[in-house]
Amino acid sequence: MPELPEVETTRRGIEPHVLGHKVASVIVRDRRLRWAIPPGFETQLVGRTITGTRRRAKYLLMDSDSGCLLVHLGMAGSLRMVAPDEQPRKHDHVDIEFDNGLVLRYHDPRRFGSMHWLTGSAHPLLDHLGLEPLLDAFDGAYLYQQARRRGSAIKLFIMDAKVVVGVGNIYANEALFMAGIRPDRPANKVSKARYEALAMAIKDVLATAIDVGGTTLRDFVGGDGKAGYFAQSLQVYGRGGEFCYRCKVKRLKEIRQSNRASVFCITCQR
DNA sequence: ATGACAACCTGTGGGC
DNA sequence: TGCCCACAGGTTGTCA
Repeated sequence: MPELPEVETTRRGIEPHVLGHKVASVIVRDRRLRWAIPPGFETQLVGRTITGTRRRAKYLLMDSDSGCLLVHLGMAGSLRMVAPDEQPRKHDHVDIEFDNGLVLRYHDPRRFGSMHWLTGSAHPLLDHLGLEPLLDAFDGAYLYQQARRRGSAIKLFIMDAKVVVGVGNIYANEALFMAGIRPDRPANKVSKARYEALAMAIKDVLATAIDVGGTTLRDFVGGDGKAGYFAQSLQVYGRGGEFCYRCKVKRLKEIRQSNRASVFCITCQR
């Protein structure tokens, strides 16, 4: 489920319930995530007090007085606060109970996600990550410069985490539509001006999705944890074969790039 | 360095 | 109804 907006929404949703609270107990029901949760994990967490939460790319970080919890939701994971008496369901792999009685519950059917306890705040997974798209440093000039020797398709280029983080399949499709660029155009054959438009489109679509997610996921306690950004009206994603909202003449074309669906309008995107 | 692709999993929905 | 297949919001690692 999670792209960057949902991870950010999740972070904002859980922060008020964990900040300043101490971990009372940890239950791991299934250690087999993307990387197996090591045996000492529970012991390391218990007694720690959460001092802050952060997001880097699609990673959620919870800092404590000593060490840091690093969480990734993979393709289908979710994290929400539940009451202590709520019965765990299938794929509820980890519970972290706090001294306020609330439980942070990790759910991940496909187990593509991960959880690591960091002694400091560094981890190899966080090295080599590209720019955060919402920072000012991420702009058209940066993209243009990065694209110089990239002959691959622009969609794959903007989904490359070494270039810019957090642009998943949905938002890559949407941003390219907004910027009027075909997803299969070689990255090094796009002008600087069009990269300016693309950088703005990426910021726009992500920021808008965070806003929408924020309103839908207001209450994490007892909430259902569903993705809020479904409320957002998608222009192309999932609309292959349907009429383009912009020109209203052509039907959207759907192709596959690296085995991921790409949808675009052959008239509006060049 | 770049790029193509398999791999890690389960659930769901469409076609027959 | 049931079965089989394609596909799903991500990322890493391997190999050419």
